[in-house]
Amino acid sequence: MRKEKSFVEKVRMATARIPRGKVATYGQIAWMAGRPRAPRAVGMIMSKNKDGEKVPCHRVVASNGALTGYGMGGIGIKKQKLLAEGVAFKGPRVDLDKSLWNPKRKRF
DNA sequence: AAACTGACTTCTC
DNA sequence: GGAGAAGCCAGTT
Repeated sequence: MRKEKSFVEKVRMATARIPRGKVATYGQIAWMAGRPRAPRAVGMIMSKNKDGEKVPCHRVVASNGALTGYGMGGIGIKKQKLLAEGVAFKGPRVDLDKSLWNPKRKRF
């Protein structure tokens, strides 16, 4: 029986799995981490960001496709990064209809 | 240990 | 579709 990893670690793994050119919502990350009702906790983890550049936290957006947070320069930088990776945008928000990541795994 | 905070989500007007 | 309020979770202090 494997010892369950911390919520933070699961979130980091889930985020690291997001393929380039796609984005995932905080809700999805929380869902994969085993806490479907904890999108806030996910956001908080990102804000503390112990992952640094190891995890593509810029690929995580709000459920409505809006870019939230991002401390290294603001959502503007985040948007530029996503655009550079080929993420489709619909105005100021991400076009989830095209660039939302479809997680193949159900959970960790 | 308790209380507060925050990069969210969902409901209602 | 936009704005406001309530609910929820884990981390930090």
